[in-house]
Amino acid sequence: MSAVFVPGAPETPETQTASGAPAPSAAPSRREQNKLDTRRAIAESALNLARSHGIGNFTADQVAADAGVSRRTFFNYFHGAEEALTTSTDAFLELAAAEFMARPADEPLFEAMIAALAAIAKTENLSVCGELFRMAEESPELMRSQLHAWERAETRIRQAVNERLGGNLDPLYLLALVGAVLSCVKAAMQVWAAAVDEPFAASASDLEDQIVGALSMLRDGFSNPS
Amino acid sequence: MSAVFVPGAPETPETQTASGAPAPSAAPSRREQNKLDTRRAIAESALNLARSHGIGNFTADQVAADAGVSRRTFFNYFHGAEEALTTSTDAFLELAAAEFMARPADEPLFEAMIAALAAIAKTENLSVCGELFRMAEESPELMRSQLHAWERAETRIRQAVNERLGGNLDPLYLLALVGAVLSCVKAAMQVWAAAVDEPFAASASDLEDQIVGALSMLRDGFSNPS
DNA sequence: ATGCAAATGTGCACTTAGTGTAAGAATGTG
DNA sequence: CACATTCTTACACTAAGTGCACATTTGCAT
Repeated sequence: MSAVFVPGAPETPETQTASGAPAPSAAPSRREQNKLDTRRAIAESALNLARSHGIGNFTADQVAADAGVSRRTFFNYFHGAEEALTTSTDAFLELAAAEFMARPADEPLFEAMIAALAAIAKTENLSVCGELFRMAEESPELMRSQLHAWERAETRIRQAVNERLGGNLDPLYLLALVGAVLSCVKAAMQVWAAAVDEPFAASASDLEDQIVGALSMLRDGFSNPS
Repeated sequence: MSAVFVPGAPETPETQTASGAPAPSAAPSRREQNKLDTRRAIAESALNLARSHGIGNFTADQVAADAGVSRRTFFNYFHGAEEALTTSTDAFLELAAAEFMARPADEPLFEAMIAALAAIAKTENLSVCGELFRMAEESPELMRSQLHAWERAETRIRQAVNERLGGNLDPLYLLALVGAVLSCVKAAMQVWAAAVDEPFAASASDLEDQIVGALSMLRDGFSNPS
């Protein structure tokens, strides 16, 4: 249960593959596949250890050993133990950005955002994201990693929105808008994650409701505390 | 120039003084004063080293040495090198929360927030905050610390808003509102910090304009890309 | 298949981070 | 001045993270 979802390869620790990656897309060659497998194995081991030993009560060595990989290899994939726990969150947010960029270009901005962000509530590994969200409350390190993941997603989405709206928007508008929208999504996830402890699918639609609700508040300028 | 601003003592690394601090307020006894001095000295040394050696190109040992303090003492005050750089940001955000809580209780929420957040644009060490804001773009570690500082401030402000509005608000509304507002302030700071490189006071009013601008957008539900 | 080039995994050594502990220096109090 | 408390320091230790050289695996052309 609760397999870890591993995105493309969001951030190899800036060593290696800096120059000639053959064709990252549509080329799951043996090498690429092995890398993804290793990455997933490490991420899963990290999550398992976080569950069993408690967040912050395990070492990078343990994760590496559990994943059947050398300590050095672990650090070739992740900067630290907490970062290995953000792969699910990264995939989640990556999907949000992708969904948004896939919306028709003539759709009103807010419609597109609501549609895209509501869609991600149907992600598989959602329960894992919620679990990590809750874990972060108790671990400053994990909290930092999560916040950073959201920040990176914000940058990506900001670029997408900017391209969508012609290219030369007021920077303040762009920053404030995307930041506010993601804050609403974050708030929705927090409310949803706090109310759920069983990892069943029935609660997935709840998250969508929360997201739509929060974005509606934003659209109304928070005029009604309801 | 650009003295580092040190707040009360936001987070001693959870050792010591867990039980009986005599009277933290209005009692700058010799001990309290010495602690604040040490804290300030360390923070200033960290900032100086960040400026001279570049962000991330200095060690905790260097900071301790520069501050005339043992390595162990450094870690008694801060968890790491980056955290020593967040004291200014912490003070800045702390002031924001304080200003907000000082607003009259019958003032409309948005008015109070705009007034409070605009007021902090007049802070002394503002230029330092902008400097750190820019530094964070190049240093993932500093970025994490900054984000975490904002997150802590968000929690504090959320509590203040909750108390102000009766106590039993819709959690989603509370989370989304405060998150969105702070995102706007962050956006304003980013725009302001990016446009300023000289640490002169003339740009302070610019920040206030940016903040008011962003919060106005928020109040209008971002209906106008202007 | 064979051989070669590139990419990946691993062991080793090293610097730095961060923490527990006990002893010493400074401060508040009577 | 004596005493309790709090802060600082030195020491030792575990773990984080990284550079480097070498072994292994994979891709590809012959």
